[in-house]
Amino acid sequence: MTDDRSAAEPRWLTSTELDTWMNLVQVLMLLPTALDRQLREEAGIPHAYYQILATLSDEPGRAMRMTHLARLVGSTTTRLSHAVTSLEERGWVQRRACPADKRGQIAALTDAGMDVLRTAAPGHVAKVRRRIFEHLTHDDVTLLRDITAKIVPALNDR
Amino acid sequence: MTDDRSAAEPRWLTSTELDTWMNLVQVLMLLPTALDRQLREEAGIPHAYYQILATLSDEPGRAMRMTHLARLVGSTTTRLSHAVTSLEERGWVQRRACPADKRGQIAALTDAGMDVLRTAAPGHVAKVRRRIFEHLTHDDVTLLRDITAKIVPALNDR
DNA sequence: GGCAAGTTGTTGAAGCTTCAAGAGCAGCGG
DNA sequence: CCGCTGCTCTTGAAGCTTCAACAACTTGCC
Repeated sequence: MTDDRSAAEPRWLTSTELDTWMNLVQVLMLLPTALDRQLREEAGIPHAYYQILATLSDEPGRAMRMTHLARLVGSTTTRLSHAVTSLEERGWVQRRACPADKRGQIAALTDAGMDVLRTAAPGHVAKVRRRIFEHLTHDDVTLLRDITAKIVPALNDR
Repeated sequence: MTDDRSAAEPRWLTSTELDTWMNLVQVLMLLPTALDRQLREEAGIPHAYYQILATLSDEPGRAMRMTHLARLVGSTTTRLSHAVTSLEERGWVQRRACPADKRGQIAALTDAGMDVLRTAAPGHVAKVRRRIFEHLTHDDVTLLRDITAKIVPALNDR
């Protein structure tokens, strides 16, 4: 254990950090599963797909460049490309050519997609409430907002 | 919008809750990807598989009933069964019959699996540090621990 | 203009996760 | 002791994500 690679001994997590990390891992494993299950029952799509529809619906014109959309939903372009293909087959999204940049593609939310979103939204919000916010005080919520705000930038670069 | 189903109007998230939720969604999308990428480069396995090895290594005897293991890593039995099959093919885990309950299976970490874990651990910890704890104060860490501790139970009871 | 380098988005294969279904065993009540 | 219900775990198919590779276009530069 002494003749390690670059560092003599890696700096392990403290006891508190480890507790925090274990809780966080549980959240990472359980929350997406819970969200996926609920949305697949109500709308037939996983949470990542719902997020795409929701992000588009917030945009004026309900349309957005693929790369921009991918960044907003925290996805890769590959993943988004497959997802949009699937959503397009259901008639909930449409691809359009980008006039400013011929490489580009624009994903646009259709009326049918908007309907699906409106139908699924109440149940989704209720689930988020029941899983998260029901168990937190108002102070907890603002603290969690501030703490996660510090982490997200570090996840984005690279 | 007034003649909805059961409730007249769903209770939407407040502005603060929405900000918190958006940050949390970003974490849910980006963190697993970052962990997976690092571990797949260093050990050839996704984070969920690493978690299985790590959990087994903490257990006296380095072995555990499947259902118990699934609960600890926040997984389903189906998922775990496939994962153990894959880990077994690499020689890092072995299945054993459970003497007390003939339905049961026990997953045991092999020496080779322990080696992989020891090799991958320093890089993994470094990544967790760089992605999370480097950006938080000690108070942040304890607060995050306490807040996540309130959420995890709500995620467990389906 | 023309070339090199970087950006944008897609494709197919491989891997992981989920769902539905089922086989086998445990525990309990009659 | 028999049968019912529930628990444990597995299997195969379908769906989603990732990786590597690539085509098409833009930008910067000579």
